[in-house]
Order: sequence, then C-alpha cells, then structure tokens
Amino acid sequence: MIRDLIKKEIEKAVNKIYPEQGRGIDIYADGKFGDYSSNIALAIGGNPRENAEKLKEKLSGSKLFSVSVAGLGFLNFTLSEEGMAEGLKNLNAKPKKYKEKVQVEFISANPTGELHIGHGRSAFYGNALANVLTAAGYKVEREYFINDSKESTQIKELGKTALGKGQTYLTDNLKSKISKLKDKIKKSKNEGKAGYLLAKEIQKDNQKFIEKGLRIKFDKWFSEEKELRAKKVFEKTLELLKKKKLAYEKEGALWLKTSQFGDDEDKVILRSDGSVSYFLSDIAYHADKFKRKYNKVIDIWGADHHGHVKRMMIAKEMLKLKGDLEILISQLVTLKKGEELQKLSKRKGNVILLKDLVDDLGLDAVRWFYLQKTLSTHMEFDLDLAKEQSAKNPVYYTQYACARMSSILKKSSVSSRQLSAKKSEIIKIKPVRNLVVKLIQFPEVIEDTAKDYQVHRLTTYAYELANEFSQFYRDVKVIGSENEKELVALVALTRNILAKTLKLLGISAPEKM
RNA sequence: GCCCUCGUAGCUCAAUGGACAGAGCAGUGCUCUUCUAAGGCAUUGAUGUAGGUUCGAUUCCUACCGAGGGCACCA
Repeated sequence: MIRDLIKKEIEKAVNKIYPEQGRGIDIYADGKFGDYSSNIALAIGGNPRENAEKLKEKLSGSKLFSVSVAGLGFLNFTLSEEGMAEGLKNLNAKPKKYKEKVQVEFISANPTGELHIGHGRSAFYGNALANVLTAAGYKVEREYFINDSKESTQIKELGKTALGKGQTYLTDNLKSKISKLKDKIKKSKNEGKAGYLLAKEIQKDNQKFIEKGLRIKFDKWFSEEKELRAKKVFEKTLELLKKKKLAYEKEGALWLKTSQFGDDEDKVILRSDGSVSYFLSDIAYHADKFKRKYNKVIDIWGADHHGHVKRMMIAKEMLKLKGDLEILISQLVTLKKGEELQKLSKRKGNVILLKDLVDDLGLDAVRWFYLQKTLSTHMEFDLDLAKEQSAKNPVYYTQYACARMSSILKKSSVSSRQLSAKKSEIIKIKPVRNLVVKLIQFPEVIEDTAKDYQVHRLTTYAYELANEFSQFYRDVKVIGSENEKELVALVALTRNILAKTLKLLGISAPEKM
C-alpha cells in the first residue's frame, strides 16, 4: 500500500531527526492539499514549522513523492509517477491472508414473524462487514441465530396462538400458516411444541427472503432448539457456572453473581419453574461459539439489547472464553408518523416489513439507503421520504458511472492491457491523475474499514470514485484518442474497482441503465 | 431516578484531535449537434447551550437542554 510506504519513509526521517519521538505516524489521504498529508510535525513538539522543514529536507529524496510544508506545519505529499505506479501495482496484488477466524452474527430475528425495517439495518450492515473482512483477508463465517427453543417464552406464546389460546404475533400470514399446519398442531401436546412447529415454518419463509430477496448467504443457521437445548448445552453451561460457585438460589430461581463483576445486580439464569432464561441461553450460545475456535466473534445487536452487552461480557469473563468478543449496537430505526404510515399501521400493526420496502424501492436503493449511515445513527424512518430519496439515491449516480464505463469498453475496439503509470503519457492529464489517485486508495479503504467497521466509508468511496470518473468522462475522450489503449485500460480498471466496491456492499454494477 | 445512544445546512447524512466542517436532495444561475444529461459548472446555507482539557475540539471531559432506547423469573 502506497500509504504504508510513505509512512515508513516518514518514520525513518523522524527516527533520525527526533530519535526520542516514539509516537505513531499519522497519515491520511486528503485531496485538498496533496495526495496524502501528515501532521507529525505538529505532534513532535517545539516549533512545528521548523520540524516540518527539517523533515521535508530528509524526505525530499524519495522517488515516490514530493513533499511540501503548509499551514501550521503540515506535510503534504504528492505522488510521483513512480509512486502512482507503485500504488497501481498494489491494486492487482493478491490480498493478505490472515489465519484469524472471525464470526459475524447478525439479523437473528425471532421466528415469530416477518422481518421489518429495523432488521434491514443489521442485515445489510452485517453482510457488508463480513464481505469487507473477507476482502481484508480474514476467514469469515456468517451466522444466524434462531431463537426457537421450545422452552422460550415467545415460542410458547406463539404456540398458544397456534392452539387458539392467544393472539400474540397473529397476522393474516400467520393465520394461513396455522390452518395449513392444523393437524400437526392438534397432535402437539403442548404450547412449546406447537410454537416450535409454527416457528419452523416462519423461519423457512424468513430464510428464503434473506437468501433470495436480500441476497444474503449465511454459513450457518444456528437453531437454539437443536444445537443448544437438545444437546443439553444449557445444562453443561449451568454445571460449569455452579462449579465456579458463581450461581446461587434465591426465591426458587437460580441467579448469576454478575454484580461481583461490575453489574448493577445479579441476573436470573434459571427461572423458578426450571426453565432457561434468555441470559443463560445466550451464555451457552457464546460458550459454543468460542468452542468453535474463532479468534473474534462479532455480534450485531439492536439497541434494545444494549443493556445486555455488559452482562454478556461478564459472562465471557466468568467462563474465561478465549477469543475476542465485539458487540456492535445497531441503533433502532424509529417510525415517523405520516399519512402513508397511518395506512400501513392499520393493515400491519404499525410495522413496515422489509419485504415491502424492497418491493417498493428496489434492493440496491434500499441497501444504499441503510449503508450510507453509521450504525450508531438514530434513523427516523419515513416511508415517503425513503421513496422520495430512492428516486434520487446516489446509488444510481454510482451505477450510472458503471454503465458509462461498460459502454466505453464495449465501443472501443482496442484491447486493453494492464495500466502502468510509469512511462505513461496519460498520467499527465489532470482528470486521469485524479482518477488514478482515487483508485489507489481502494486497498486503504478496505484496510481501514476492516479495522473500524465503519462500513459506510465504502458508500462514500464508491460515490467519490464515480464522481472522479464523471469528471474524467467529461474532459477526456477515450474513443479515438491517440492514447486509447491506455485510457481503455484505465476505464477497465476503474470499472473493476468500482464494481468490487459495490459488490462488497451487496449492490449490483449494471452494464447499462 | 439510574444506565446507553444520538443532537452538524431547510431535509437525509459525512468528517483518524488538525488546515477553509464535506456530500446528496431542496433553492438560485448557467450548461445537452457529446464515449448514456440518471451528467457537468457556479452559488446560498450548519456544529443544541454553557464551561473545561489542548498549540488546535464536530470529535475528549463536566453540567444543562432536547430525541430515542434500556433498567423482568421477555428476548
């Protein structure tokens, strides 16, 4: 990565001039003042401007860039042709491979109904994050947890509804499922069993929607009933906790001493009727996950579960589970009351289904709509607004650029070859240079995003790349140019990188629009 | 009451403690005999309030105000 190479050179210079200076080098791509900038001279202490001048002198021998000092003492780097050639070479290099196994668990919606707009966030984000981690070289597994234990309260509630003893979760859709399963439900002896039967059907539909409708593939669909309850993982986990003397009985229930580890109060793991609480189930689930030897487990939870994060971390500590656990909180999507929503609320109990949104706006637009925002943004969801925005969604601008590139590639009769910035005439053209600089940033974007999980950076990058291309498109005629061969190679490369970026987001890169 | 998020332009969102706070949409004014005008150019416009730390704060800390969420033997 060109950024790393510059960083190394800066480090060398700093170590020589300021050997006592131990801190890390800050460098960032910033098109405003140079291709890359660093504020290291400000961080060293003393006179920043003088520091910068000294560093500049040391760095000015580099083949990769030229340096200038600006403002308070910022170092600005402008890539040379050799520097750009180096950057382009990196684009074709095989990505690093890490041994680390990472699991991303997301959506995990209860099998009691269809996915709504809140689930969309976790769905698209989790999928894109898993894609980015894969691209960064990690071994990634995607998992979906199905809360289908016959013992769980909600499955029992669902069972009651199935048996005609309740109304919970009842929708038209559910009614027809119940009538289809009528005979089987009759035979089931209790609410848990009836609920489980029904949950299986609901889950089947949800899985189909996720795979076909949302185009998200999971490596494992983890059934709480089959993998935990039936295999007695709950009991085993309980034994372990008891052995560690972390559980005690009170008022007929079994409690976990979480307060000893910093929680506000202890929590129930076994209810007085002997059933397993959600907390114990989750502890058992995470014990199972870490037994599968992931170096890192990433959970994406809704904000309504955030209070549970601390407890989960405590439980992990108690069981001394090996590996990192990161729990990301996806802020809730709240509904804005509008005319459109009033209508929907009558029909569907104030819930907008993700399926309806995708049907209305199209998968690509919906994906972009969600992925543009950080996970921590409080989204206020207004269907009218979403509809209005989808028509003007920057995703179309980005895709349009793809279509234009395809069109050029189709029309040109020269065969493209690999692009090199060295010995190249076209790199002297400003819009070409700008485009190349943006292309070079691609691996950096992947690296940064794999590190901080800010997936929305990719939408920004895709848009910026499309924007650079649009300016190039306006100013540089490819077909018929004396440099057509090189320009075609540049367009092909740009298309490749833009399509890759979109693919990571789960968005299509159309040939024409 | 306690805890967690979040308050940025008219609207929806960006911004590793750094330079002049960026985009899109909306508004205003230009621009189509063009490799796709779903385009391009210009322009108006913002950090909730009050302090603190720092050479430098949208970012970190404190208080307040406002929005959402959580404080179960629900998940």
